[in-house]
Amino acid sequence: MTVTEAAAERLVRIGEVARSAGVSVRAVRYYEQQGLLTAERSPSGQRLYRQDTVTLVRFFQQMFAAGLTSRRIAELLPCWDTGHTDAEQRSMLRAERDRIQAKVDDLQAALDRLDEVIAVTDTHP
Amino acid sequence: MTVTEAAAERLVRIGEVARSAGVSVRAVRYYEQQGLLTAERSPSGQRLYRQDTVTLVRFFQQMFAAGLTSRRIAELLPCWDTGHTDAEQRSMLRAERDRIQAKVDDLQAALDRLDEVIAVTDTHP
DNA sequence: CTGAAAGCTGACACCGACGTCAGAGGCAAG
DNA sequence: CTTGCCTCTGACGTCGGTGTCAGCTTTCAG
Repeated sequence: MTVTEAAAERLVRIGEVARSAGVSVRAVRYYEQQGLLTAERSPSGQRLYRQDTVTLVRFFQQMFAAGLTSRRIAELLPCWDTGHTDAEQRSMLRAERDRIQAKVDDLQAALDRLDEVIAVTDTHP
Repeated sequence: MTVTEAAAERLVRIGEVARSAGVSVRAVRYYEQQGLLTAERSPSGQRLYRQDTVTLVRFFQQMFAAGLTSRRIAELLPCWDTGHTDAEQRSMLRAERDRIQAKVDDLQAALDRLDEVIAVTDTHP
């Protein structure tokens, strides 16, 4: 086994990526269309992904859950890939962070209100 | 001033409700359409709301922000109005509560990841 | 009286992350 | 060869809270 062969990543098809990451095949294609993923192609045209794509997809899901759009994620991807950021990216990062924090506070407030009601409705059957 | 007159609420039109609650007129009409609000009508057909409608609308906004749909809110409204709940409503309340709590946890995790990146990109300009 | 501002109904547009269907090709097993 | 599963492209559908436009009536201030 040569160094080159050892370094060669085992490539996986879209179905395996989707299953491993817990999303649909459609979703993975969508991410590629939005510029979040790149894939090699087999001679017949099938997408071939690196294994760590699964981690990336899980990360996307987390960011989606936090309310980031695919556009924003695409704009911030270089921060992860290269670890380098310009002023605009740093400001976007902070903006998203603040937005999420505000959302957490809103949700917590809503949670408190629901808990009040639950407490009342439990003592007043 | 009779007791009846004192008890008669001052009714406000949709524009004032919207402004006071910080939403659009369109939104208020939508809430009514979804069964979240009821309004009297003036002889000419204009909607007339009670003053506490403003509080109610703000509450709707908070629930929307927490991810409840107008349908769910409508189903749970009696819990607020009457303070009485049946088993189904109590289970819905708990389900929503748990869903929001999970969402808070997700957001917090996303927040932590963003903060990591921010920390890195600040020390590595 | 008159014009601006506000209200009414009804209906179509929008966003964003997918679901879903159609029609066609690829690939290993029996 | 066939069967069955996977993959491809392309395109339209979905949901939910609102924006928005059209066309008409009501209200209010000057």
